[in-house]
Amino acid sequence: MASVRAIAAQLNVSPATVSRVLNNHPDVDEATRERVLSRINELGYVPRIGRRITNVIALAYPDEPVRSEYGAFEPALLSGIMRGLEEQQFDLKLLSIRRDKSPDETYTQFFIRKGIRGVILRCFRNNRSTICRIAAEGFPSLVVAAEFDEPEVNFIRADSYPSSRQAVEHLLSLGHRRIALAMHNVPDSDHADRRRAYDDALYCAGIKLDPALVMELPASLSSGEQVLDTMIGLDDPATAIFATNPMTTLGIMRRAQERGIDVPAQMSVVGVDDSDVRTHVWPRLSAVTQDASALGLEAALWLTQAITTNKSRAACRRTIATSFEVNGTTGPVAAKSARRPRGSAEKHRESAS
Amino acid sequence: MASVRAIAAQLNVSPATVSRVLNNHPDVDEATRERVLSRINELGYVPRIGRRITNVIALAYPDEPVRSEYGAFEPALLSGIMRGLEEQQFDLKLLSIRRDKSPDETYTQFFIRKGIRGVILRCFRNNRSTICRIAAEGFPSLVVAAEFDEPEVNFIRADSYPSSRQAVEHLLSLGHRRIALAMHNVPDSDHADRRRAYDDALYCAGIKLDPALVMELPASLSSGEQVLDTMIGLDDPATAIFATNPMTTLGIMRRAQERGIDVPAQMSVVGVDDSDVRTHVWPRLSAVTQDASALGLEAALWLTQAITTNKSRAACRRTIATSFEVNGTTGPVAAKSARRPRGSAEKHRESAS
DNA sequence: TCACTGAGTGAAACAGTTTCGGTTGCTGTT
DNA sequence: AACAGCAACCGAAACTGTTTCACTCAGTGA
Repeated sequence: MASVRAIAAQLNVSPATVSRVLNNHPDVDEATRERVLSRINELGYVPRIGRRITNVIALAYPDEPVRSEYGAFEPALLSGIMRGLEEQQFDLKLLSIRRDKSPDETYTQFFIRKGIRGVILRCFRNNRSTICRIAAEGFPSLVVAAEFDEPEVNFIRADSYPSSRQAVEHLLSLGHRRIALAMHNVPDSDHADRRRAYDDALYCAGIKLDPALVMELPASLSSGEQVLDTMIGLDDPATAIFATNPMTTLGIMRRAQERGIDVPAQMSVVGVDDSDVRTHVWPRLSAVTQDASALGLEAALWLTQAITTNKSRAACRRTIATSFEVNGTTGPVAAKSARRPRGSAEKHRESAS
Repeated sequence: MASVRAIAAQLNVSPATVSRVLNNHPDVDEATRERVLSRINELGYVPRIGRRITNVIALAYPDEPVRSEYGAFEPALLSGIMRGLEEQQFDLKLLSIRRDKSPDETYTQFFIRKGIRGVILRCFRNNRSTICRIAAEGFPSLVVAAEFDEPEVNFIRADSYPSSRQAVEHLLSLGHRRIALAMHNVPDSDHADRRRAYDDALYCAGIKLDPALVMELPASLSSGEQVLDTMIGLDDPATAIFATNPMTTLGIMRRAQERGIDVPAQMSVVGVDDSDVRTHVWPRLSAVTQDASALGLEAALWLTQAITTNKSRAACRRTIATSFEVNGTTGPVAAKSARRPRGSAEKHRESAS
């Protein structure tokens, strides 16, 4: 309902001035700009092309543009979003807030200027405050793959607690008692879930938590190598490792092969997988898997629904399930650590000759 | 220059009718639609919002939407495109042609309806004809990571011939004479390059090409496994494999570890990598690497340039270089194939105990 | 005092889309 | 045959956002 002309009439300015505010043109008085902006927020302006309202949402990267460090998570997420948008007749834009947003415009202003009606936000290390500000402004938004305590922030994420606990209990059922935990060193709800699952599973099994078995490191291949080296080198070494992110897991596997440590005969490994990385190595990784595509699909559906029905008041705090997949990197704990150090590897060797 | 009203005036119809044609509304006579369309093509209409011309391009997936099967290639490409667009003040939309385009509209019509001024096209298996049609219609477009003979198709790709040849020559210099080639089974310029490099390198080394050493398969993990099994099983087995896509290479590595075949002591492997997969396995893959991000950057720069300067007549047939990176999967050929079948593996085992 | 300059603004022109109503021609009913 | 009804097609007008141009007005320098 709120058009540029309607707002202009209410404030006794011309439509041209309102348009200038919307597009962040420099030559408009600061007081006038403030008046227009606050009125726009009140009335809930939506951008239009001609007489038609635009049906475009954006996937916005608050800090950096599209990242590739997490492997195939981003493509899977995008694919899901596209699938969700298809039925809703919405288009998708890609935005990088830090790069395109001028510092003296509000987030709402920025999004309206880009002609979008809602935004899916990707949450990374240092931009939680940005996300909170966007949510506080009231622009339709939804954070994907992160959790927030602030009630005004909408989010959808995969809850990995049940699967993570299942993973640790799987290791316990195989006889493992020295289970290491390799965590990402950022306070992130996903990783907090996995930590909690680890603690709870050990507690219920009556095993006292050994701080020496828990490491917090960046998500990287070299972190994984460091984890393996450390856990093997303990006086009472770990017999299994639960790594809470894909890169660290791959690092552990790589290092194990480099050092000739047989997985799973000498060391069981459970990872977390966003995509299909678990099937790219041998043995295939036993892993907690989250379906990034489903995450994107649900996000797109909720956001378009919220926009069209104008019920953005109903906060989104959804979680979707992850699953635990048993593959080749977990096995029973060796009866005695030094008894048959190269047993299963010999079998492989023979079958190859 | 060409506005809806201008076109309408030339054809003695109303602006409303032209708009209806542009937006593919059903209730417009077929003859009228044809007349409007042809005139639009002649005059080179560009979509506008209000009085401003839109600065949006799209990354369009002709067939399927964003794919994740090639690992981190897509995110890297997107990241490069975003970087290129940043300086040019263009926005990026993501489109899926097969899903969003109505069958009875032309490609130009579809793109105009989506409000974009140019399109970067991703080329997959069965859509080369689609791409040719788009190019023939004259809409500003650029294909990324593929090659076309048709002079009207603009493309930018990584030329992997020099690096591929370097890779094969590297194997030759290590003493390998039985070098297998595992190819993608689609006629694709990238893979044609690699085939040519293989042929030429062998020819220059005076080695006769053995058809038994060349396999054409889909790009998948299981193809890689099949390749390794076949090449090991030959009467005169291969001592090295050059695999022309990432997935097949990973499959080879996985199978080698599964069968206990030591890489590179018993088998050297050279792969092709779009992203960072080569560093995710142990040993790190010796590989021909192409920089997808640079590809995206250059594509975005060329397309925006072509749009703004209106010099889309200057065809784009650019190639950027790839490089060959020697890592851990290539080594000298064993003096005798059966002499020390597990030598280097034993070393690893000892260092781990 | 006067000319000039620059910030700020609005009227008008111009861009595209939709709504509403009218024309036209075909079809079914009486 | 006549008429009501309906669907296809299309244009005028209304409405959306943006830019251009001209104007005001305050401040400044000669």
